[in-house]
Amino acid sequence: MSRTRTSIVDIARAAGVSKSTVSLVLQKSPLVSESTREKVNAHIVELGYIYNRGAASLRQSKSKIVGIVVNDLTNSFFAELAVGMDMVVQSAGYVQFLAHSGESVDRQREVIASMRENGIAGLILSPARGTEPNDIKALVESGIPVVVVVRNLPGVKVSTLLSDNYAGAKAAVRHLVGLGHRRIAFMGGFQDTAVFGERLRGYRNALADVGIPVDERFIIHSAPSRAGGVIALERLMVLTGRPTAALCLNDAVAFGVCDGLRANGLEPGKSFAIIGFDDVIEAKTAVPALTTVSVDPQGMGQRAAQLLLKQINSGQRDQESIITSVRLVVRQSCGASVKQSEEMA
Amino acid sequence: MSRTRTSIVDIARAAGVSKSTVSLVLQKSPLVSESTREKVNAHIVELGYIYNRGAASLRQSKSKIVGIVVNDLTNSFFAELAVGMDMVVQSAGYVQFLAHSGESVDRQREVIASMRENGIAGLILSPARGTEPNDIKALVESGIPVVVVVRNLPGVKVSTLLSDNYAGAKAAVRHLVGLGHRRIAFMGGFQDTAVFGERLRGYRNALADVGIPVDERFIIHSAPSRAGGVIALERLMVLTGRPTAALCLNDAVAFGVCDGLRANGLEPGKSFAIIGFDDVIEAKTAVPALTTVSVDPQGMGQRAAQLLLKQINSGQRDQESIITSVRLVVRQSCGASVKQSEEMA
DNA sequence: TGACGTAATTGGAACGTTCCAATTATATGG
DNA sequence: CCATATAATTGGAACGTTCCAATTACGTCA
Repeated sequence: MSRTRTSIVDIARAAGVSKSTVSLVLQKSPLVSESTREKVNAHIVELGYIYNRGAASLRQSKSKIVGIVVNDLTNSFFAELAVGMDMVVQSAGYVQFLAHSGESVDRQREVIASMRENGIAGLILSPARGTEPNDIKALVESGIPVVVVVRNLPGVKVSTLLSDNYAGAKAAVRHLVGLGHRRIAFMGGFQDTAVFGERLRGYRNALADVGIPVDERFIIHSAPSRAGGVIALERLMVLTGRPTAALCLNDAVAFGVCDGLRANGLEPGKSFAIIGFDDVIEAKTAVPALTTVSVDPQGMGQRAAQLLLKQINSGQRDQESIITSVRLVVRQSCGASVKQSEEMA
Repeated sequence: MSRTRTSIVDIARAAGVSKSTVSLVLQKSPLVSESTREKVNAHIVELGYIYNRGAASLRQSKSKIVGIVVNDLTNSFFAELAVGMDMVVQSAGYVQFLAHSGESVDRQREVIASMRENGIAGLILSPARGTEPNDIKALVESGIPVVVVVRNLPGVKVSTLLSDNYAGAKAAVRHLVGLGHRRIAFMGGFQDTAVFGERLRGYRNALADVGIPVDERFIIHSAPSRAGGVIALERLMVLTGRPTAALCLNDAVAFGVCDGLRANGLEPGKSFAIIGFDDVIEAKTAVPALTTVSVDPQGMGQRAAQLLLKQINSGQRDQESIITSVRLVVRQSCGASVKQSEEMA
């Protein structure tokens, strides 16, 4: 059990001052004289006092805790996103409840409820597939700032931070067209996520722009994972008039497609051009290095956290929607001539 | 801002009972009559009351929060570890502060201090490289249960959960020897982590057992990442009497080595045998599928969390050291004849 | 020395719970 | 109808802070 931890009054007693004074030195108030400040601090270290932030939060009814819930931590895109948030949250003197919903809306509901009971000052949510506005309505109505990232959540008045999926996909397809491809597939993902919709729209419009009709058979659904990519490629292989290139929903799918190509004796980047989306760390070192639309998940995480903290500190609840721009990073998997230069910057 | 959130006394007033009674129904006490329970619950939902766990923690001086700090969330091994912990922690009605130390002991110290102020009931630590016993001594001395995972931390009396690195490495090398290899490298990692030491020891002893002398040039250090694997392979390529096989520190390095081999025109699994360590998700779907020592990170995370919760609930602080067993999963990257069977179980 | 202004310190209430001891309501037996 | 046991309910103190109003200490000026 251990005896009760030493509190502010213990050190007040030891230093011969009042608890109010101790509280003042803890919050570095200029009101307290230099001499007593030193005396108090000495006793603080001597008694091994540790601040009870919970008690403070209770009194001030505001906490230094933010909640982060992420749909899939095992996907390195989201892991990096979380790391980016972690960096700014910690540096701002906050701690984070970080939970993994595993794409389950039920679990997501549970953890949000739990975080609420624990008094979070704000929430960053990368929503699970199938999340409904209702799932966070109570939260936002109670005045707690919420930032939705990566996946859009239409119908709820809340700040969002999304990447420019449409423009990214469009640029990628345009690049493939420029390399001479005409039969281009779109691989991976399911209908029900906003990300999928936006990237697919970019794909369609890019083709439309250059007058290539979309062959619906070339849009191949699969789980948005490496394993899903393998499966998607199997389905692609049996098509007549098989595509010569593909834009993949994300890098994980792209890697899976590469795996699948090799298993079929094809060489990614030579016999088949591939472009991914996200630019996860492995994209650069993989063989062939993956041409991909760079989203900079870590940077996105940072910006999301900054946005949330800004809202927490300012008390303003008006929604803000940020679309972060993306850029195509040409490496080897698309079969373009290898330029090292653009990686230098 | 919003008006102060509704508290237990608000609903007490509304229901015409005392706050004590409300508290009793919240904790599902059998003391309160069925009729009042219903009445109170009705007002709870009506007023949209949400429990203030912070206040409760203050009163009872015990919390439902555990701390988890992980050295590198962007490594999928650790991400999966975290997900495993998340599962059991959430299910037990706890929430977790989950922080990423990024292998920085300073940051690690900071977050542990911060978690302590926030009143965690226990801590699971996957230590950053260079962590010293002192970094957690204060914590354990204050009576808070700590479980150290994955990397050993000698010199501190604390529960640990490690995988059997020695046996795993030994089995892997034995397998390579059985396939006829005699010049076997050990690739990736730095001296200063316990994991490295244990796996290397397994490697050495396996070779010793069959009478193959260790060629120190074949032990190639590098960052324990995919990029590190690429670099390690470059160093290996220039050796005279070049090895024909390698055990890699972990799967990330192994993938990097595969990348490097391809870049050098060699085919992993045919011209060079590779075995990894950890069995991250991608190991199964990669091409060639990675032969690796399966550690089951998610399972480890679960067990670590269970161990911690057991200690929290029982109040016993005696240390417990668990070594989880590992098994060699033979796939294609080692060049053995492909057996599908062992994947079935 | 007394009055006054500023600097430093302090007591006590409050935050939202839990828990104990005490009280009140209800049932049971004679 | 009283005594008594049991079931329900309750008031108030406590947890460790913050914050306000109030107090005390100290120098300065007339």
